[in-house]
Amino acid sequence: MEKDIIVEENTQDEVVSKNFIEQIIDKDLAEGVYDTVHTRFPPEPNGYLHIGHAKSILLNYGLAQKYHGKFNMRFDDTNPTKEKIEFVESIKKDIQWLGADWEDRLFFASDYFEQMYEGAVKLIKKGKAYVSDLSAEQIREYRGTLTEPGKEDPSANRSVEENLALFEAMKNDQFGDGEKVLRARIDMASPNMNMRDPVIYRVAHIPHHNTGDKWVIYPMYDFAHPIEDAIEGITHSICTLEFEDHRPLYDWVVRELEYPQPPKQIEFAKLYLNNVVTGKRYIKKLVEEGIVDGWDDPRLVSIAALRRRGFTPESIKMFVDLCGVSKANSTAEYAMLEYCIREDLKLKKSRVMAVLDPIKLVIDNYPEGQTEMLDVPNNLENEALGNRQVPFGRELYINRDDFMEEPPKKYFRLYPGNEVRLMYAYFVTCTSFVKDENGKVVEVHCTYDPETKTGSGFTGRKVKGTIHWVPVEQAVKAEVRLYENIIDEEKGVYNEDGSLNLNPNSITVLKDCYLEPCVKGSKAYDSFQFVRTGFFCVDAKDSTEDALVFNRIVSLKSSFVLPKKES
RNA sequence: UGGGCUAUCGCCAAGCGGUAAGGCACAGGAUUUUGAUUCCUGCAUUCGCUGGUUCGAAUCCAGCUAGCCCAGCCA
Repeated sequence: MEKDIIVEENTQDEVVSKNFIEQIIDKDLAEGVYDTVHTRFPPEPNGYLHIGHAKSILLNYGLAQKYHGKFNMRFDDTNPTKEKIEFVESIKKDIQWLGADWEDRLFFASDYFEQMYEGAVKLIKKGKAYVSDLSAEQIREYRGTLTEPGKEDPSANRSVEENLALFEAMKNDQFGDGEKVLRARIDMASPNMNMRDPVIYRVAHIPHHNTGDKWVIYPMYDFAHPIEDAIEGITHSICTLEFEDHRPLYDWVVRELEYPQPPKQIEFAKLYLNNVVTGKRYIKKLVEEGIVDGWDDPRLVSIAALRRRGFTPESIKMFVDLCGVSKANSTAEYAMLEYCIREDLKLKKSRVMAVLDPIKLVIDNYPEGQTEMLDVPNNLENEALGNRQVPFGRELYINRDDFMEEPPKKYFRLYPGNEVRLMYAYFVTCTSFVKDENGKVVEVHCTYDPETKTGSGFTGRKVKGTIHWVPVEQAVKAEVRLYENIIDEEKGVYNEDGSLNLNPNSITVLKDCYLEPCVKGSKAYDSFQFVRTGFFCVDAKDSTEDALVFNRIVSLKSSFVLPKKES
């Protein structure tokens, strides 16, 4: 009895609502404010990138792609006191790994120092900037407070000529650090602190990683950034919320310098992750104290750490997309990131057997010395991954928690008298077990039923449990590192004194793990699903061909909780 | 209480005057050679609060409240 069902073939993808930035861009494009989209990611090379930066990178790159525009990579290196060349290298590597392609558009703010200098001169000539004699401390005093207006700088009324001469003298190394600054003349009484004659150039006698000692004056962010954007033809200059108050200044610079098609600054909320450490000083301390083994320790959330842990660029993109873009400050849960990596690896990776806490299983009725090769699919949900051969024999390793002498209710793994399936192999019934002098189970014995071999079509009876195993003789021994959050989630990230609430069990190193022979020869970053356990990745730092080391990327979800042991 | 911004489910987040999308998490159930996956099902009579406008408000207006940002010669 078949009904005629008219199925509306929904060729259209589900309606995905646009975020507020896309809405702004749509409007700009429709109104002809811009006829193209050009974005950029402008980090200062003063540290390593972390998951929060990934949002900005992927947002900017994604927007450029979506609107068939361009994406620039730009180092905002206007302050040589904080910047290092090693960071530009690590940042480039991380961005490339994430897949954001700047093509041939790799820029440095420092490449524009000449133009910025000219811009400053232009401002002086317009009477919109002056050289100040005030010390840093005096400038702070003159600035006023949040509730009181500032006072005019005594230098504010110098002539254009004098300002020009003084600014040139600044440039020509006539002054020491802090002796003179160039200030924009805007409004000392503005309720917006950024508009109270902001400093736009300062003197600093420090070699710059890019320009060496060519310059002794350096532009400030608020002056430099709009110029950088304008020079590069950026249309939408996307930054984080804390710069909202700077937008009037950004617009002021771009207006006073009379750029024909001024870029537009748009601010969005940063991505925060729950219970993670991102603070530089905290990570530095963890490294110094040897609690983590570097900025790329797999328990950290720097891009390098995530990469080493086994996260993929795809999973991070998925995560960032899932989090969305808005102006509301928010903190995402780590569970969302875990969902993304499981989702990404689920169909892509081979599912292999790995015994992390081994106990020997002997099949008493299996011929001694016999080995048979079993044909096993690499991923039951993705045939394209093909098959592999797994040796099977009389002696196997199984996981310690897959056997119990006295099982609780609803335990359907191995226990005396119970029959389970050895994955991809045979049904096996537990007959006995051996304890050592301490009462610890060291060996389990069973018998197998040859009729039940996988692929034989046996349907005689069913079994509730399936456990995985590894052949003793051919097993590959490896080290496996299990990670948990480095923060004690119960207590939150910080103690009252500001120190970190560390989880003492954030890493568990298992030295005697036995894996299927197929993992032999695995290289750094290779990853697998260890069946019934989780996703694991070859550690890029410590793994060698002869001594494999795996990191647990993420465990599999589990609704099974082993009841507490009665002693 | 000077200015700026934000407030919709435990966590994200759509919504843009026509009567609360979606995802994560969680909880049930089905299927299962991973206690996984997959598949169903459930999960905001209510949108920070209080008033107002309107036939109709999460959406408009007013007033509150709470949170975040700003007093670097950092970015």
